[in-house]
Amino acid sequence: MDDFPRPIATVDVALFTLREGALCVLLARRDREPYAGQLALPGGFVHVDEDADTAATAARVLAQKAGVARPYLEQLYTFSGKVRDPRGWSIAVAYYALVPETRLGAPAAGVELVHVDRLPALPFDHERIVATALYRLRGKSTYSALPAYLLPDQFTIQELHQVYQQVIGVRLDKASFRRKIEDQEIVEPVAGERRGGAHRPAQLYRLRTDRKVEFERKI
Amino acid sequence: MDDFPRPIATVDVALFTLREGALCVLLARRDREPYAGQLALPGGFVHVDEDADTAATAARVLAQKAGVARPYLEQLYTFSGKVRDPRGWSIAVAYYALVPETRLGAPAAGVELVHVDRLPALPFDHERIVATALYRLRGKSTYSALPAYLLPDQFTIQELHQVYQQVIGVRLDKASFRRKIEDQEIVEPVAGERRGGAHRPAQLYRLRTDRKVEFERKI
DNA sequence: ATAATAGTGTCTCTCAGACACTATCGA
DNA sequence: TCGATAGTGTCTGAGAGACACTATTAT
Repeated sequence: MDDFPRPIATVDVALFTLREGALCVLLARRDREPYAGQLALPGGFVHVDEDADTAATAARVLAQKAGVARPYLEQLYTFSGKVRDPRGWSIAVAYYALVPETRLGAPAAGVELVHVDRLPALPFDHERIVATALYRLRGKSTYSALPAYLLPDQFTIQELHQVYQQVIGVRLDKASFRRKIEDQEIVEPVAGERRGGAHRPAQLYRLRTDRKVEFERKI
Repeated sequence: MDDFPRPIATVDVALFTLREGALCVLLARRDREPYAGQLALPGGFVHVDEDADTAATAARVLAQKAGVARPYLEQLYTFSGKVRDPRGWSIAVAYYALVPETRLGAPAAGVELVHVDRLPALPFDHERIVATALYRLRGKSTYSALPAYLLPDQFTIQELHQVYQQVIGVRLDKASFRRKIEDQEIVEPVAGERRGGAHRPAQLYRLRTDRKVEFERKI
């Protein structure tokens, strides 16, 4: 059997959530070298005896370092090379995760939610990872139901509308948005309405999990 | 420094080209265990002393095993886990590559181009890698200039039209296609025409490398 | 002239944006 | 009744598909 020196194998996760309507990323203070004490993306070594694959590593890291269970989790990109980690040639399989703030448990010690426009300097190539994740999230949000994973199970169309606008960063027409969401059949109404003031109550919806996340597209 | 047992780190590449107008993937007969003698995607271990990152590994593998220099190369997905490789827990960073057949050198021994609809059984999870690569290629072809990388530097609009249809698998209207390609400004005319029979000659074009590969999209 | 492919003009249909309209609530 | 937000109807403009049209070549 071939035996080449093996690179370090790690997994890093950019977890996004909405706090007060603003898109935030979760950072954790590192508890060991290198960069001990600095804020960074939660990450860790692949544990070959414990993790079935790198997605399992990502889920384990999120559960251990951020107390987050079963978020929307998707592989982002794999960053690699000789210089990105001072410990040596490394492969970092990056994931991004989406979760409603209500599903974030009590904030663990050393864990912070930081507005994506106010990121501090980050170690390794974590700034590049966050930038790549934001680019992917914003891109996919224009043709998928991804932003819905930033909301609780039940939400109104207007809340979904707000989230899309917040994530993509552009204003979207209310009526067009509703039509789009409805005829892509990505949500379905549930019993109940949201009453919130002196006005007509809003129908509650949830994601249809039996549907694909992506919208139809054509050339 | 932490020291966890490190997984195996490899790179696999699905290289596509057009042969007689049909989309083909390059397979190479494995020269060592496991699966020695079987056709598989070209791949290899990351050489930490030699490769700057996994993209360099992919380029090296393509050059060594398939004699292909400087193809369009893009990271596809990272496959990992305990069971995908009999040698143990592994991380395979998969890339896909596009190249015109004219840039494939003389076919090396043990290298074959196989029509994507007539794939043999492949070792590891290489069938899944090819399927993922095809899915990505077909998806991105609906909103990008990717298929142009399957053609030589200079091509006619009709040739490009054929390639898009071949890759996506649907008929596209000639006039609409021309309009789309022209107003996205992804190609530019070059001096010269293709004369090929008793009919009007066709203007030659090339990819505009100063432009993004992806088309504009909207929600 | 003819047949073949290159390339254009134009109609229609779909769909997103704009925006005014109606609906329904609490006070 | 009023003001607020929920939700709808309708116009318009952009763009893709359909398809007939013109352009240019070799024979």
